[in-house]
Amino acid sequence: MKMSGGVEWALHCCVVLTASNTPVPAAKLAELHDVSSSYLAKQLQSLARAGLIHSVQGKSGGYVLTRAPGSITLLDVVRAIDGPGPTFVCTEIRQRGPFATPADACTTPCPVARAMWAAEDAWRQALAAVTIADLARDVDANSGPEALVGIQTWLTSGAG
Amino acid sequence: MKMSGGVEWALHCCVVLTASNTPVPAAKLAELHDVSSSYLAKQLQSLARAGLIHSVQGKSGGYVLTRAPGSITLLDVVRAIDGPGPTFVCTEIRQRGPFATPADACTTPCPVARAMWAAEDAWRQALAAVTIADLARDVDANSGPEALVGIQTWLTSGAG
DNA sequence: CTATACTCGGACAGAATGAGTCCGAGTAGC
DNA sequence: GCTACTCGGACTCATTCTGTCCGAGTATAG
Repeated sequence: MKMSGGVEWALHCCVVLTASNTPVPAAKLAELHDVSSSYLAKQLQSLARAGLIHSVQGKSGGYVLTRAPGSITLLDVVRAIDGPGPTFVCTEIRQRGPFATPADACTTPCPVARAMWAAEDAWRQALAAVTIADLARDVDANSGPEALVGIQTWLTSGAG
Repeated sequence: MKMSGGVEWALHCCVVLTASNTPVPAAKLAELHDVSSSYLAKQLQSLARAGLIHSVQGKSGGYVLTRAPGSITLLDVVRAIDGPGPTFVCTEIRQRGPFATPADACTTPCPVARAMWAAEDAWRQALAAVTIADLARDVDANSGPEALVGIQTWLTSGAG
């Protein structure tokens, strides 16, 4: 089980978008991270479809965060990119084979699925406890506050 | 992100193996669950490689649990089938592009990766808190104690 | 008002991983 | 010593993920 690499890109993009009030084109985000701009566009589209970022078309268009960074959780981003479905899917094995449990006895989920889903809930809860604002603060603390302002000026300027 | 379906099969097989002291062939486990015996064999091989079950060859061979069901956790099974690596992989995006963080400044992991891995740890911790014995107990409570003993007699008898 | 240049958006191939199958090596029993 | 049954690894196919492309739409500049 491997998570889509696009999640990492999307998270970094959200952190960067924190530093800009004006729309940022996908091409600029791609160049900043040195990744394929075509593929990054796909991830940004997923974020836009999930309502996390808003797309502005036209000459000076791009992407902007729709909400405050403090109200966007990592779970929101992961669900947008990686899909909302559960990682563990129960195929109701207990209802198959010679010792199949009758369907009307399956009012509660399979114990195996219950345990797996409980673990997933713990994972989602941990993701929901961290916001993009938290990440931006940590990046500030690690790279120094001058990093994000430097990126901000580079984003708004026409340099490339 | 979708977990390998083999995890579900492996967990159910471990629960079933709880009910038998003698080796159970892969073909029998496959018939009991009505799944492909060839593919189930692959999952059982993974469990054997991880040391969770022991394979006995020969005419009356099969698989047996190596440890007590109470000392085999769901995390053990998931790691055996789905691989031990982290689901989120950090490609060190921060060290790329025009604003790359210098490598000697990257003593601590990227804040993004830290948050994602913390969530994974919560997930693993929840998985490690549940054992195969717990699952077997729950199955007993759900399907009634007669179910597992019925399966036990079916496994040991030559029926098929 | 028109033309333009720049943006996003969805439709289109290639690569990697997982699902499923098969046959050969080895061992316990007769 | 032979047979029959078991596991083990090598092989093929499907699905998903990765990566790329071109067309639709819009704010800007003239």
